[in-house]
Amino acid sequence: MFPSPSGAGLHVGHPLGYIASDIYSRYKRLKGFNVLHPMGYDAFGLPAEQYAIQTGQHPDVTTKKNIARYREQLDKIGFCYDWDREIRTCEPDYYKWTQWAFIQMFNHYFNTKLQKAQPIELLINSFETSGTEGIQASCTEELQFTAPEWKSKSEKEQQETLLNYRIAYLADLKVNWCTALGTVLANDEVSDGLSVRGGYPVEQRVMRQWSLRVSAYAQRLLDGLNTLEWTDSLTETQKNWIGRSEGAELRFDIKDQDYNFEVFTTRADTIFGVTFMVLAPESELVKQLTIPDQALEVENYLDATKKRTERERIADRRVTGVFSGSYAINPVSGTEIPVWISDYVLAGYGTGAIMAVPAHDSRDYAFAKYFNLPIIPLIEGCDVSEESFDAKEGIMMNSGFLNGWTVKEAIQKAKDYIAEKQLGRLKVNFRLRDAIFSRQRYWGEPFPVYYKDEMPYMLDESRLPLELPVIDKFLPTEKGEPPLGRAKDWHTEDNFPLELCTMPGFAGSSAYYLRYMDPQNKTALVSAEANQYWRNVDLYIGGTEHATGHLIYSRFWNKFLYDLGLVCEDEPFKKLINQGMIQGRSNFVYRIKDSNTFVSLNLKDQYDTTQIHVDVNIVSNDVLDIERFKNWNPEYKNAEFILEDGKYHCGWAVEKMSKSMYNVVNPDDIVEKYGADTLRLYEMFLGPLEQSKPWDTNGIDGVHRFLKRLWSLFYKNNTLLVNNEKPSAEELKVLHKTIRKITFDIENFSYNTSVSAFMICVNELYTLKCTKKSILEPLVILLAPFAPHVAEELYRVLGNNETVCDAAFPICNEEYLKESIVKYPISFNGKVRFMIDLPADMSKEEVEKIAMANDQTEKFLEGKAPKKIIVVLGKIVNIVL
RNA sequence: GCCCGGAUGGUGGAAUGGUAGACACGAAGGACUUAAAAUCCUUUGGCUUCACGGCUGUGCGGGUUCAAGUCCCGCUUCGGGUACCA
Repeated sequence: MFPSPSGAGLHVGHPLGYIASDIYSRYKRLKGFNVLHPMGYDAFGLPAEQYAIQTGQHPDVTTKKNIARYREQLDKIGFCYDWDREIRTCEPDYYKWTQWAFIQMFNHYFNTKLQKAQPIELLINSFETSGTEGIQASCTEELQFTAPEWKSKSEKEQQETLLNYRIAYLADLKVNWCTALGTVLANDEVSDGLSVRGGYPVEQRVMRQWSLRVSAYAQRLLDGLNTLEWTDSLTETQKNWIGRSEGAELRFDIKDQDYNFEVFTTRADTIFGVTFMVLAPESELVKQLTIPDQALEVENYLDATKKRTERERIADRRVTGVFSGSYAINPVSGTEIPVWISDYVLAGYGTGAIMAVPAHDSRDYAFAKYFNLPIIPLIEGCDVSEESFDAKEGIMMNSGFLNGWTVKEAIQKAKDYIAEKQLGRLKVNFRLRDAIFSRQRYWGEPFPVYYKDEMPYMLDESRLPLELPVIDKFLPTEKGEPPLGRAKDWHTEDNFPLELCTMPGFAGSSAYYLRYMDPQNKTALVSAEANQYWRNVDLYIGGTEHATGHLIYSRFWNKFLYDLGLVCEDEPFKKLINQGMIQGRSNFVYRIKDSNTFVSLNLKDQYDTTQIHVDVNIVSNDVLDIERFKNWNPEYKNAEFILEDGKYHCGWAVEKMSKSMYNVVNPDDIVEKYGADTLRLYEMFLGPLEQSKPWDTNGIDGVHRFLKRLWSLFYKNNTLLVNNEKPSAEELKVLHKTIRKITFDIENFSYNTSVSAFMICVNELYTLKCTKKSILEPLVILLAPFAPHVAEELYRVLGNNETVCDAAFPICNEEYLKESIVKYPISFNGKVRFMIDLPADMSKEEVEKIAMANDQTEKFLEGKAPKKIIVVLGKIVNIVL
């Protein structure tokens, strides 16, 4: 577990996953495993810094305060964390290793043939002997130079060239710039053109920024998903985010110019239907292909596009574009096709240029309709008069040598043709982008980087950690530099300036699980011994919000360390469970307009009312505590009420849990009122772990009663009832049935049904008036992972001097569960009519015979002869009429 | 638009293709109590019947099966992810 400690503290939704993993940890320990169950804090990041800007307090101070508050709240719930392993990303001892990993990434490149990271020296050697000839390296831009050319480059030029290949690299990139936050953001930190944190507008800007070459690992990140025990929806989300698509890169010549450019397409089969080409406005080709006559119009278009933010472009789907004046030549059919410029083509994907096939692509279709460009249908029988036909099915027509083939066959034929005639090359494209790694902020890891002649160099590892400097204000400098620009002496001993940006939030959270294995290690992130012992995370419980961020970065980071031989597992998280979100359940009161009179829920329709949120903590089972309501807000001091049966019933709705909805429930309050065990059990009892559900404190009495009833098996009027009598067969059956159910449920993370099983067990033992130690002791051990406090107490009461945590988990003995009698439901045409008790070992034939001979059978046969009789041994009898 | 995941009483939910609604909340009635709280007991999907019982019922429409909440096909609807990815 690795939460970001916020100032608001924990609400009742946060501990859900923690409780689930605590139960599993305690269970595994009882089963004899050495369990690593740690807790730490993802403590760097924007919220702490925003708060610091507002209050002037150092983020380190508020972060420490928040962590202390979290710890206090966590301790109340009774987690079995190994606090000796606690880590915090903002501690120099920890972020030393974040900086260290960055240095390694700078010093490596990705070999595409071996599909792994290799030292950059190997690449330099290649350059020295044969230039770029035959190198297979992931890069920002395809470069070509010879060995002599390389050698003739200056130091600065060589360094600049190497950045093109390094896994951690500095480059001029189009980045997501958020003015309000004053920083760039990674793709997963932007949604709908707004920052995920804060919801501020984000615009595209070209800036020189640090990036991690995550895209190099795209194929491995995709392949690795097959080896993981993750949910289908999560692997699906990652697959989409990685976005692998197979296609071809096709070369188009320009008419009357000695120039050509490439486009990427997955539909090579539609080459005969290309009626225009489109360039992204940001594409470098625009300058090249715009003819003088069109220059003014193109310029105007580019200006207009630049002014629109990403968000405006998304919100407004108007078709826009401008003709460049140039014509491309279709490499297969030889036709001349106009080249347009439009912002529906993205510069960042493929080559930033497309071949448009309006008949079979809805975006191209919209564009063609708007600008009156020709639409050529290529599939027999398709109707493109109203919309494009995007499906990859049907028989080809209007397509020369592809005519008569199915689309799937035609795609392959066209690709073969392209490869054979060398019109382009087959290519796999990924949607996954490199991760922008610079943040123009203070509260993050400083880069271990200094600049010499404007080129970045890494600090020597012996200089790590490079600690965050003290600054006077957490704002950009007057010159617009990041906050670190305010630091005094922010340079090396040789006076080279240090990097002013800091690392993003995901830097520190990408390898934290490795540090848990060996948290005090001074010489390595994790020792080989510790890593080989613990390997990777067996069970990871977290929310789906990490699907495209943290869970991609961590996997990338881990794979990189794996390539370097520093960790022994290729994937960091073996099994992953997404706990559902706990939503808020809000309550409402209804005020009659222009009055201070409130009317109960079912009478509100008789009046003209306004719905007002009311604090859920002064409502119980949707009934308002009127006295507390009056004191809740001075405005309601003299409020009057129209009641139903003497009560004020509130309305309710499921909403986000937030302060403004007055529906936040604090775990501390629940613990105060009912105890930690009740909170733990109730959180689990609410429903399946993976499912989202509203928090509704109604119902918590049920689990609390269960605990009291359990207690009553041990004590009556403070007198201990437990004895050493021999258990009856029935009592043993109740116990072992429960052992079997609980074991199965824990292994399957079905904790809500475990709680029911405990209730059933205690109810049955209560009915049997069972006070026998031989039954109650295993039950207490069984319950210990769920309700550790009461279990510990009762375990001691039973005469044990050791902690219940060191007990052995009970094992189900099937012998006690064998039934001698089976209740057979007798059904007619699938409808159950009556039951008969029969010996469990009775044969099919005998069961059938007795069922048919039964008095009641005759009645339900209605004089007919049965067509068929189905006997499922131990289950059911069905008589078909 | 595309991709996932849901839909079961008044509520949260349970059910390896085999008695739908376990368990719990709430509600109603009762016991104990001067009273309340706590505790205990009974009832509680709907319709129908004095009753025994009967009919009906897992979002909707089809299908497979001796048997479907569960499997298949087609919809409706709610949540989540993603969004000009060529």
